[in-house]
Amino acid sequence: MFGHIDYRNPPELCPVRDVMSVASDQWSILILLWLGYFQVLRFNKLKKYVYGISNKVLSQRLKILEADGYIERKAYPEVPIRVEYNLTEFGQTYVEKLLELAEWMHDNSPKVIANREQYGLN
Amino acid sequence: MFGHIDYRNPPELCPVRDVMSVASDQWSILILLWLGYFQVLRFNKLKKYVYGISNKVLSQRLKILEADGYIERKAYPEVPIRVEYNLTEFGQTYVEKLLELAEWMHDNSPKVIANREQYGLN
DNA sequence: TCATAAGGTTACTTTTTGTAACTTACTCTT
DNA sequence: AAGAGTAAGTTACAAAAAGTAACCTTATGA
Repeated sequence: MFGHIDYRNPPELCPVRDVMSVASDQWSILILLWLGYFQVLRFNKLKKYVYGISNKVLSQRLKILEADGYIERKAYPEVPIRVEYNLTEFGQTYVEKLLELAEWMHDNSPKVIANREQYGLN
Repeated sequence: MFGHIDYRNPPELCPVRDVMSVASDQWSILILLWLGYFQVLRFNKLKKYVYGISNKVLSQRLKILEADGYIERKAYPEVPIRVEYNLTEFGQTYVEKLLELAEWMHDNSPKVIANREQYGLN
């Protein structure tokens, strides 16, 4: 692992860092987690669950996540158009990892918040 | 988990999202992983391993990570000053999670890169 | 004829990052 | 005695990313 992340390589030459910077992006994580929970979601539903994201960033992240192979986009030529997003099989395996992370966050965020407040007192 | 991340709460009212946005930040992850690997690192060594990070962002991230309780900062009043950073016990538990994530990235980044290239062809 | 709907895009503003020079305080070299 | 070097940052300014809100398309139903 650490042999592989050669610290002397500029970031753009380290594929692990490159891939990680997309997959560990705050909005991407939330998008993937909600897709993991619902299986299929349309653009506006996603926007609703990934609370606070803008159209612009949602649309941009969905494109990257599709390009990287985590999700699939299906457009139905109805009117108004219907577009559905879902995880790929590959995306599923990643979401399993993310769920562990999210669970850790869920269990430990009170502690972090407490730390943060105590630190503020100094 | 998903009941807890109430999608109707503005981001600043969801502690899990708040904590996660610090802990899953690209630079923070790299800092924590290298501290996990070396136990103790000084500012300039960290800067060397977390290749590409600027003084400004490194210093800012270290402060947040310290405030959140992941790392500890020890300053020795020598000349020139010596400052050492290390994980707290709490930070260690998080780094274990991060290592799993990093391992997944290491194993799967070739696939993502391949996906990305294929997508470019369409 | 006009409002509505889904899934975006666009122009513009604000926030976050990156860059590179500067600071501090003491020691070592010349 | 003047000047250089050192670690750990800080600061001012420029560039990139994100947020905001209005707009687009195409057809259907009122």
